[in-house]
Amino acid sequence: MLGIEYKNNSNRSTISVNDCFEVLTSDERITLREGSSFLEFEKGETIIKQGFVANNIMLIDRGVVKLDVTDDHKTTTVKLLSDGQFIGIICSFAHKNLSFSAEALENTRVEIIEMSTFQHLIQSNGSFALLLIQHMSAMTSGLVHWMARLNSKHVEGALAIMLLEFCKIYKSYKFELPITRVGLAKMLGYSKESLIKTLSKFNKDEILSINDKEIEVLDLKRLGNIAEKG
Amino acid sequence: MLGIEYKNNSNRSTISVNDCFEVLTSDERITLREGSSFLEFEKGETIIKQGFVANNIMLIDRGVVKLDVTDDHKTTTVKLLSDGQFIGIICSFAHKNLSFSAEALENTRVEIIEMSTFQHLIQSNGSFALLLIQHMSAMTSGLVHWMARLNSKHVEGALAIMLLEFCKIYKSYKFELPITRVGLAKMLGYSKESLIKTLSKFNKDEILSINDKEIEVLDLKRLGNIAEKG
DNA sequence: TATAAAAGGTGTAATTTTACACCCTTTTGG
DNA sequence: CCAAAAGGGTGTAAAATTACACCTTTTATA
Repeated sequence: MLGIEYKNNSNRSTISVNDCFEVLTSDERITLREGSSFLEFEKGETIIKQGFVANNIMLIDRGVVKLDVTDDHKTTTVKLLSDGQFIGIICSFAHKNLSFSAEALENTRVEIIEMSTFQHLIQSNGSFALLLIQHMSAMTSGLVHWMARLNSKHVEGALAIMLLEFCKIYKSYKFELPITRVGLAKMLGYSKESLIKTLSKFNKDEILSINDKEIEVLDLKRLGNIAEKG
Repeated sequence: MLGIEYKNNSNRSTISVNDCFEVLTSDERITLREGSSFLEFEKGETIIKQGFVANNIMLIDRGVVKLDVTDDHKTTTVKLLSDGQFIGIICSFAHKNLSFSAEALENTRVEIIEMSTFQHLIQSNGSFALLLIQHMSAMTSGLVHWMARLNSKHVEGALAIMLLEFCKIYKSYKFELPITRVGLAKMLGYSKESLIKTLSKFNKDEILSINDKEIEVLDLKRLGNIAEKG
């Protein structure tokens, strides 16, 4: 794994989605399989839009997804999600209508599970329910810390955090930016000019090596420092 | 109720903590009562600190609580909580150690429920588990929208949102600020100078009437407008 | 009660960020 | 294939916010 440290959201003993499914009986697994299907989304495609009826639980089989919320006509990116993560499960149970939007940043395969199937499993399998609650709890905790951390930074810090997140998602210090600079600026809540200038600065300072969308982290230590203190 | 509209986080059909407890059998209610106790906290007192062992679930019986998270040595206020709300239940199940801090903004009575008792109820009562998940889901959704909304505003907008939240908590357009201006500035993530100047501006513009900590909202319409657009 | 510490407050300089005005290049659609 | 739109980029002015310097009042506490 990469040498990036995640200080506050200690991942030791965090319950994964697979941990939850492992306690299901073979009958329950069959029910789950029968109540679910797969859907492919292309890079850039909208997976769900805030306001739609919440009929399903969605699980990322493979891909990268951007989770957004819109309030007062402004859209905020809340988190990036990847393989093995629920798309906004945290909020899916809350209302009849979804309170978030999701967009594929890479070609993404999503497992769609009927809400009623899922709810039935929660009611009938206590261990599954408890593990799911622990998983949701960990995800919410991570989400809140992520948002708090990102929002307490200036452009440089926020960009550094996001770049390190991309490294984590792509499991490499070299990756292709899955969005435009304008999109990245919007994700971070800064103007495109600020974002572009900061990216150029990182390039000039030899923290990054940038070729169009191709980004390589050259100085992890300095980038990590900016993420923490900037 | 107050005439404040909450656009995006529609509260219709949100499951409350009491809704969850209502499905417990009389035996389970006895277990719950035996596994819980009450504690009083004075205004300004720390209820829990990030990093402590998560042994309990805490429920606000009466009072006002400020929920904080600390990342990279910076503390962010995440939400204000009031009567009938869990103190960070969302995160309590996640790790062995708590990932948030809580401070009483008013004299507060907290019901402390043993984690093991709670977990046992989740495992044995499926309806309770499902309702709890729906409750947590709604709380998380609210939290995320609250944070996104607050963070996408300038001082004026953020202050307006917080003042309206106080109106909601105290169920009145006239209330006493439960914290100092320095504390309010920290809560909103702005400097004390910015906060004080904005508060003075609202007073001068006759949106508020301010006497020390005593605040009255004079022009709800304008304040609501600033909360939305500022 | 004396004294320090904390809170409340104001004006001004410095910093951060956005907005604007451009310009060039690439992509997209009729 | 051409025009328009979108993306990428830069310099400079304008706006938002902080930081600093300073002052007064209130609150703790030795």
